[in-house]
Amino acid sequence: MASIKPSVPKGTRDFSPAEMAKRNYIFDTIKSVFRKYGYQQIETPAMENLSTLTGKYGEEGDKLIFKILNSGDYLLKVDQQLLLSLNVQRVTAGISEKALRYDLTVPFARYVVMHQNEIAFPFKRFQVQPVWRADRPQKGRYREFYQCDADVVGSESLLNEAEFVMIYDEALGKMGLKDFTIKINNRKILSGIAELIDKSDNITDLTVAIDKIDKIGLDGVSKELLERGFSEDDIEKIKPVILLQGTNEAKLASLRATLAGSVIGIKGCDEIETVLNYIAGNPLRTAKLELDITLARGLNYYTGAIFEVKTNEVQMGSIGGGGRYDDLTGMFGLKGLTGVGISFGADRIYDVLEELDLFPQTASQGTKVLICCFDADGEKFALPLLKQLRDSDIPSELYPAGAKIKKQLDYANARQVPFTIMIGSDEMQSGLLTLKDMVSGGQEKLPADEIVKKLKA
RNA sequence: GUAGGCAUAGCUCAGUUGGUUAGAGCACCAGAUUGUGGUUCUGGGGGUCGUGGGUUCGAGCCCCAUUGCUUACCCCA
Repeated sequence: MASIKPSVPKGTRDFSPAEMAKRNYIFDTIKSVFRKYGYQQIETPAMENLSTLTGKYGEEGDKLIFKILNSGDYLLKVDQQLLLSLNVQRVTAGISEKALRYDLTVPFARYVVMHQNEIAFPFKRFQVQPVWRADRPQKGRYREFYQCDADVVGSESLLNEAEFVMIYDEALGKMGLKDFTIKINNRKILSGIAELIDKSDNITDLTVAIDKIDKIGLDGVSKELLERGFSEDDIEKIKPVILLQGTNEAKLASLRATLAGSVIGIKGCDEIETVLNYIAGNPLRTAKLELDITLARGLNYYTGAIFEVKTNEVQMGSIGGGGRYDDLTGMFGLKGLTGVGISFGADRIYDVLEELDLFPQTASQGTKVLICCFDADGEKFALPLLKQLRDSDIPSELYPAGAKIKKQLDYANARQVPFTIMIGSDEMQSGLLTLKDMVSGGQEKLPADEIVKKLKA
């Protein structure tokens, strides 16, 4: 059989032991903070019904969903005319009814609706699982990556928003990030701005354009708005809002003045202020909290708060995001249930921590001692000792007999095992075993009990 | 979807205007060392130069195509 050159699909990666240790450090840190704030973990299947996912992420998003082909002779079940039509969308619906999850929020909404009778609201859940996107990979962008989501459904309180800011602050600070910004905005403010220029029905174009202010500047945004049917007059009206400067309080005051004529706009200001007040009572440790009204994000289901987290220490896209959606479960038939949530992008956080060299030297959580013996007799002699070590919760291994000592010690070094125990004829005769410190190179002869005691310390 | 860059040993990469048998470091295996590694020395295995075509007396190098990877745009974690 011809051998195939081994490879993994574009944008996916293997994780070796050293990487897993670091990844688990990130996951464990985030999970511990989630738990501390009262969130409970759930998991949902890697695949969902395609119909559950389509239409939730906009036109672009739908294209990025990985579809799973039906099983069996699925082509026979499809109308031949349809196949010949070459209409991708309709043919897809005929040959695929499952897809890999694209994010954790939509599956969660489905979960809430399906389990509504067993859930105690407000329901605070967290979820740490991979998601898949058929995107073009590039720096910090993968086709399989983990999201760490925390959401609350069934609570309108803005305390939730404030707690999410605290969770970001605490979790990212715990991982050693020193300089990062939590940007916050409110969809109602954006609605107010649209109202101001009587373009409420075109809020998507407006938000998409002003979201780019950092990248393409005011001129670029103006140009894009003109192309999308906004007038010079409109742009003049909203210009002061887009170009807001100063402290969060100053921005808020200015917004209130500009949006005075918009009920919804003022509501957005009120909400932001409430969140800021909650935070003021519990000052953040590390994060900067910045009201940024250019923050719009693509997701069109946000209705209140919008979050995005960026590190200022390295060049990297956002490492977290989230917001409030008043009616996410509505599309699954459960109306009027509000939700707010955030997400950590674990893979990007990994890249950031790696670049900043912030991973702790997790004192080799691996094997602590390797027993090396010179022959089969030594191996037999070592077995009770191995059991004794493991009964004392000392991670230990016995190198199978037959290999040269050099090879066994090489193995210990490669695995970064800090201690070895040598067992040869001398040791078996005297009962004094040779314990070797692989870092210092020193060794001493001790009875088994002493060794266990010493390694346990 | 749009545009650029790269492809040579398991890994990271050299390879001169196109010229004889394609190199280095790391890793691996063996020996120096019959009971001692992480430093040293010696030797060894490893290659369809991504694939296919073309130009040429001659191609790792030039041209065309193709595949894969990668970076940026769009969008996103």
